[in-house]
Amino acid sequence: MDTGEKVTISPDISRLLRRGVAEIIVEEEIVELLRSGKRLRLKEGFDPSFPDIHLGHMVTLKKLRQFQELGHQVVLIVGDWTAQIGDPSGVSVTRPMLSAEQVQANAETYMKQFFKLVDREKTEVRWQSEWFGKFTLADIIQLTSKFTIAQLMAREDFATRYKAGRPIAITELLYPLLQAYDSVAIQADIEFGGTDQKFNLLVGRELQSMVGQSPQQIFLVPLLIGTDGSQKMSKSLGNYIGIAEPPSEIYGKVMSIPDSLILQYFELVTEVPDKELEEFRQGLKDETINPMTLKKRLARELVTQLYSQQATSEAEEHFTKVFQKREVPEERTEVPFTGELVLLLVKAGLAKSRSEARRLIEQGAVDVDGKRVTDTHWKIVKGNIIKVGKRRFIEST
RNA sequence: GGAGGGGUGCCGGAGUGGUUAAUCGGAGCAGUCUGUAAAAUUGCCGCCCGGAAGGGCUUCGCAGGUUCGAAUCCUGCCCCCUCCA
Repeated sequence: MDTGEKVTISPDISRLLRRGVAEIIVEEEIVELLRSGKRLRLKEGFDPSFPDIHLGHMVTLKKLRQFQELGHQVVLIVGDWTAQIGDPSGVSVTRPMLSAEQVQANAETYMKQFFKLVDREKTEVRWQSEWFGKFTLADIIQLTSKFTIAQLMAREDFATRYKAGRPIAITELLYPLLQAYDSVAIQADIEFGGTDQKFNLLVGRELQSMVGQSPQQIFLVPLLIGTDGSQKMSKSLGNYIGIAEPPSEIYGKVMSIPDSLILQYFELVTEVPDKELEEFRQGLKDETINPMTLKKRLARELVTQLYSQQATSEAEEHFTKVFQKREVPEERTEVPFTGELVLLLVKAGLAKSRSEARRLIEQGAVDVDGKRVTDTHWKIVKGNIIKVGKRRFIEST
């Protein structure tokens, strides 16, 4: 789909190729491509097994957007085949096969979120099944014959597991090859990914030259650390901030990140200029800025990008009210009246069992109308507002 | 084809006849503190009953068995992994 729009050939290289970038292979070639006036095909793939996009993905998506603004074309690949293998992480080897409907539903969810940040008009969506659906054993043999075990074992993750005597499934070895073939199928000029994708993307480069295409350039972005402050952001670790989460949730989660991540987040997922970031850095260093005010700014930047100015002020107001002033929010979940407090907590899903509910009460985690209740036999009345922990509110109706 | 290792609670990983609902670490939840930060510290972390003391039930791949008593011993079955060929 060529819209006939012009491609900008003298972009602001430093913003594009420096900020939020971990590594570019090969940088000179990318610069050359950008200046050639060619509309570049930017490859980005995803597995429809995990449809939710979080801030970690946002780093790449923002990059794609920047390239689109210069007139380039994004090619989004739905990894409906690779999803069945699962990118080898060494943690989980086998994944349940998803039904076609499930894949379809996940892909839709993903795209809905994807196009919050990436321009739909300049995006071409392709499904792996377009080419892998037709693959025969002969094709697979041909593809696999191009690589050796040694080449694949060069991947750090494989090498480590092999040395440790831990299992590596053959399908896992196949994963990079399939991903590489995608690049061939769509004739990618540049493929984007996190630094952990380096190996896979390099295989794509390799395969493309083997079949006579010009090898794709590789654009690696840093991995964003999750809200726990130690591991990369991922859904399975539960340390993520999803871009489809409600504004107040995003705002709150940002406020809970460790101070050490503030600058990194600003750099990778906001547009706040470098110059200002330098001031933040300095301010944090000589303690002339309260980290909390920076986090508030960060939270605002993010919610505004993902929602709106209005949503941002509402989220901030909610935060101030509930967490800083410790007041009861306007909105709370209404739960049918039950009499017993313990039962209500279970019914409302705030405790998995009556035992757990009792424990919460005994530990002083439960307030009724602003007063702490430690009696596990407490009877509530209609209209009571119950608070559990710092942030969960329900109303008995 | 051969040799060996292993399946324990969300994860890792102890435990080889009773004192084990099961050491320990991580994750998680909650309290204090606070900036919903970090650090620190305390409690909880199978289900149910009880105000409490305590009690009951169900757990260590599955199914049987031995025993007063089993995660631990025996038998059969299922599953996983590594190495050699």
